[in-house]
Amino acid sequence: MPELPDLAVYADNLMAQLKGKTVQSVDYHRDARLNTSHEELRNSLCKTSIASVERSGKEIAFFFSNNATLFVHLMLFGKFTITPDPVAVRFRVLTIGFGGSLSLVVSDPKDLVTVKVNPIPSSVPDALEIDGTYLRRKVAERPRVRAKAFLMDQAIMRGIGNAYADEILWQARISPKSTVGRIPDHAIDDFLISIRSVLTEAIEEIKRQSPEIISGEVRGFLRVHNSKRSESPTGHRIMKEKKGSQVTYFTQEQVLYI
Amino acid sequence: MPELPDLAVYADNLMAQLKGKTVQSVDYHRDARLNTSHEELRNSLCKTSIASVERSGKEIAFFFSNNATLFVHLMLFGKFTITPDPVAVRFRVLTIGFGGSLSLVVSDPKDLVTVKVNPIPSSVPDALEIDGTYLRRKVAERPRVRAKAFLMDQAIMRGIGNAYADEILWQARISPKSTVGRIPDHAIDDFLISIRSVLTEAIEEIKRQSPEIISGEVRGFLRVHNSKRSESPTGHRIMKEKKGSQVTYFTQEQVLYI
DNA sequence: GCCCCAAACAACGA
DNA sequence: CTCGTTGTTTGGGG
Repeated sequence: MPELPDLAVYADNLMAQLKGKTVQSVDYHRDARLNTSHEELRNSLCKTSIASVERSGKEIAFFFSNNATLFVHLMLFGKFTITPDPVAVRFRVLTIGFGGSLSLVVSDPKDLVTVKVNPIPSSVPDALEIDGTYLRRKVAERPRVRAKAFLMDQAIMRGIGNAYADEILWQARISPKSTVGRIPDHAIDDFLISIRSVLTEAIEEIKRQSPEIISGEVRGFLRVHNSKRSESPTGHRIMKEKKGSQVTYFTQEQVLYI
Repeated sequence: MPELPDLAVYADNLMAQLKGKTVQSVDYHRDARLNTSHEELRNSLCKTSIASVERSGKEIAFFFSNNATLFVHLMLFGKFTITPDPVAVRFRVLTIGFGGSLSLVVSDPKDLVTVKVNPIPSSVPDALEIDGTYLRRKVAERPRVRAKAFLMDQAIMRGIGNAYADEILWQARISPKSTVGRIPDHAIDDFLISIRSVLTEAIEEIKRQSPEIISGEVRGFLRVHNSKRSESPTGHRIMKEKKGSQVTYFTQEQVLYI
């Protein structure tokens, strides 16, 4: 499942391929997980064109020239495909046909993808938008939450999933089991810097390795959340812990604040 | 900390000593853990007399002739003292002076005692009031709760604490870790019978051993929740498990329903 | 091991 | 581990 950096690159690439294209057809292939009716979806996008594509949290947001918006959350297994032959795509959820016999298909073998037309914008900031004041306020509000759960809580900041939570916490040298309220002030600064640097550098790396990507993940460069690696870049053994189906990778370098 | 049987005997003995006595003074010695103001407390009990004293769950309920009620929960370390010299009692929380220079003092070194004036009566039945229909309904509502947690849940039935939960479960031959929804129907009957018999027999035993008791506990006769014993009355080794600060005593005789 | 509450944890469905 | 929800357990503070 793609996370924030992958999705950021998807957005850029979807925009590069689709900007200015006019919607000719809209087909929603199932009944559920759409915040409105099929008709409303179709009417909202009728004959308009794509103005821009952005990432917002873990969603891809399509902005249309008629001011309609379409937010797609890929969940665990969703995929984007741009193809002249949409019918060939298995597990279609949504097909948008454009002029020039090109279609954007959203597909998902597990049908977990969510699609929202003109949703109310979230009031929760994106992980790349937060500042130190906000971070400290949230830490003060939820002082007893573990650092990893804090990063992954989409009601605190949007976009960070399991893999990048581990990467950020390693970069900040904070143990995932730390209680956020116990992280000293100077380490909160590192925490914020790590959130930004890990995510923005990952975006650059994914662009470098996969300039056209609109589906799939690039994960080989991850420093600790990486089953291929046994040591962090600084030579510490990577430990792995499983809780339910969530795997956490971390090292002893990361300080446990309790 | 006293449990239901101790508290039942306290109530009888407090009533025996205080019934008919007229309140001359009311002093509340701290600010918190009272459901009303100091004034309201004082006004409610002004010049009235004690009509009866009862146990309700883990609280001692004083009923006054003006229809006022006063509920005291001793929590972990609370104590009642009847004395001509209340000032000599350490850690006083509440002092009620009666005619004849006699005072009832509620004290607590940890200040956890709660005091309620004219509280809304609880809708949860006392442990000695439930019947088979109620027990089966609650089991059906919360089938996955562990047997010990079920007995101790004051929202299911009121009055049972750590020690008597162990005693009842041993008497019923049900493991404390059983999931209540898995207890077969015939064993639910034993369960109910054990709740009643363990508690009522304990009340009789405490009365026998300590006819005047209004504070402290009588625990020597407990069959398994008893650090002095290594074997149950039927000769099975008593096992001890600690979870947080809660100690559970049980034996292999107790069937684990899962 | 008193109560309350927040948070953690588990399971499940979509 | 994606989100949401429900139910239960755990841990800290009073």
